[in-house]
Amino acid sequence: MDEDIPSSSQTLPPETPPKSRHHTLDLSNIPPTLILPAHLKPEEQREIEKKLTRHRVPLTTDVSQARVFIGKVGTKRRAEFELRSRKLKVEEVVQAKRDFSTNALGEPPTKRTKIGGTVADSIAHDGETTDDEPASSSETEDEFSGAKALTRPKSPFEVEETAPVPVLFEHAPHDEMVWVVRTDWLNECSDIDRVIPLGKHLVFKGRVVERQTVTKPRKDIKSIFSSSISKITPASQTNLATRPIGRDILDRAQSELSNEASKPKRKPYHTGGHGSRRFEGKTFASSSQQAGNVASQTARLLQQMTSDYEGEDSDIPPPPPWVKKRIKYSCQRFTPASGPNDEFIELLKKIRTARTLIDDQIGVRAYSTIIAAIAAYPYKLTHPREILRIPGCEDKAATLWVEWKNTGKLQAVSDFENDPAMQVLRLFYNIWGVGAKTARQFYYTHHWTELDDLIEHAWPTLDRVQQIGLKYYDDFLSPIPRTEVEHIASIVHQHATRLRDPRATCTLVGGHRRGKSASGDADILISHPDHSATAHLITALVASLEDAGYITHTLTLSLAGTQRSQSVLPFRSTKASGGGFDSLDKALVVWQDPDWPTRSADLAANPATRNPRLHRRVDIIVAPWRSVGCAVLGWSGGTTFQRDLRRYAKVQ
DNA sequence: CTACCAAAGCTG
DNA sequence: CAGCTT
DNA sequence: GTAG
Repeated sequence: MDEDIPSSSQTLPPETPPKSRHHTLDLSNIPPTLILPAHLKPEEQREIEKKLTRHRVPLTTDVSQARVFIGKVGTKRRAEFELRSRKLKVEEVVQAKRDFSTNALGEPPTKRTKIGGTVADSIAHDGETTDDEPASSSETEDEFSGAKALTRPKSPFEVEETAPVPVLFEHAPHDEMVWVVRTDWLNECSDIDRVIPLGKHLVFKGRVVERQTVTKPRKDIKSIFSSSISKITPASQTNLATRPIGRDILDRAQSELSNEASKPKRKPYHTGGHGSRRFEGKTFASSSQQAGNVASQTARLLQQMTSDYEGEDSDIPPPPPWVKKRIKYSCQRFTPASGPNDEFIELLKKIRTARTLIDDQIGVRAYSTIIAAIAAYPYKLTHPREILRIPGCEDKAATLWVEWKNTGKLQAVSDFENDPAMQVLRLFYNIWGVGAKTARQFYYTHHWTELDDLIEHAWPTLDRVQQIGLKYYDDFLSPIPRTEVEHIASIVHQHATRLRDPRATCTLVGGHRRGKSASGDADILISHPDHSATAHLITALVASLEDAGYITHTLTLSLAGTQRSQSVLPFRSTKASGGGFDSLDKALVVWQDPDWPTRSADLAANPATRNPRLHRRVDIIVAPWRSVGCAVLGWSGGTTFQRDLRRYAKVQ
């Protein structure tokens, strides 16, 4: 799915004067229409969207509103499947003859009531609707029910103006109907610029028996998965994990993920403006200025507060030296593990996540800078001016802080957390191996909203690590207590000494080194004074821990260090300074302690007892002796720290 | 107003 | 090889 | 969103 769609005016034939666009075939009165992406190449899907938009078809992506489904659908069975997979229960309605006939031009077009009014209105306000993802659910929530309430004996969704108009989507007053139509129909209509009967292009017509309205509770995921996802590291295995789900789903899902892969190149840093147009006006998106909202109020307040204190800064603490010197690289300053402004920072991080999910990379960067800067500020903030003089922070940061200080929350964060679409995106984004892009794809092009949907429909299309990430979704999300991390580290250490000798060292890095009491994964750094002892140690370690039953899966294995250090030392002074961090061997693995307190008793009672211990994400890093210090730093600092260190090194 | 941007593994 | 993820 |  592309985030931005060209204006419909672009698609007009060159010879057509702008005004006459109203003379092109107007299908604005057909029911809300949804494109079925299955079997459509990205270009094709775009093409269809364009056409539909040009003919002013009320597009929707919301299954609960869609009545017409258009796509490359070969058979009735397929059509039913598409509907069923969208949680739509339907019963087929056999075609009456008149559906194929044309209307007898009874009343003059002008007298015709637009069905429901609201349906047409929903797009009428905007002749230039360019939304790729038309109307979000909240915008059109009630419109169609309004149309339903209108009880004209027979209320076909008539097409106005054009002479004998085929009755396209006829339905009895009280039934909710859906139609599945082949794209050919649209193409033919579009070609001759006239409405033609659906005829053979109507693949399926049905009455809605039940629509899913509330999201059902999630089943126990683990019980659904088949037992085997390959444990082997990806490099050594060519095919995917076994597929537990039936092949009827398989063939569909198979065809669906090929969507975005081969689409036209996007601009390097971000698409279009900041983020997708889909989120224009949302407070958690960029440049959302609604008059009278909290943000602008606090903006004024900020003005006031800062100017009030003009000239005297007696009650704000003296800036730390790095603030004075306007040092902009986080690596040049001391950043404590937990600072006095963490609460505020957590909120900023949420905004940053929101920006990630809406594909606003610039926003992500900007907030990362702000977060890093404030995290390094050693005092509890008391005045907006303090923020203003921190390098990397400006009006926006100060405004947010004032809002937070005054209200105890941030509107942008609340909106983000309450936004239903965002909730779905976050759900998917939390799967290890699924990034923002894929999360959006799951939701916006396939309309999956729960993990169950992925299990049922997407499973075969997920890559190996995503399958693992999904399988252990809950486990990976639960924080690892410090004691457990230490225990894991001690075992890794033990294996390291066994494989080499007792001089092997083990250091906790990452979140735990930074003093957190629990964190998402365990980062363990292994080293050894003998340089030759560290080479290939990672492979041996992983194998050993696998044998011992601790490592259940290897997500990735990176041998960058071993490879590099075998050759020349990366000591090209100035320019090569970028290397260093990543040139260490590392293994990202799934860890499960094979033992638990009542194990023998449990197994005696029931030999099939499952290991109750949670699966943990563990990163094992092997560093050659001379770079342990650097490695500790590298893995303990935040992302911005690392990035800044690279930039800093480049400049010096 | 424009530039900002880590490096490397995995998948298709 | 491009795109995505960590 | 911020810096230049």
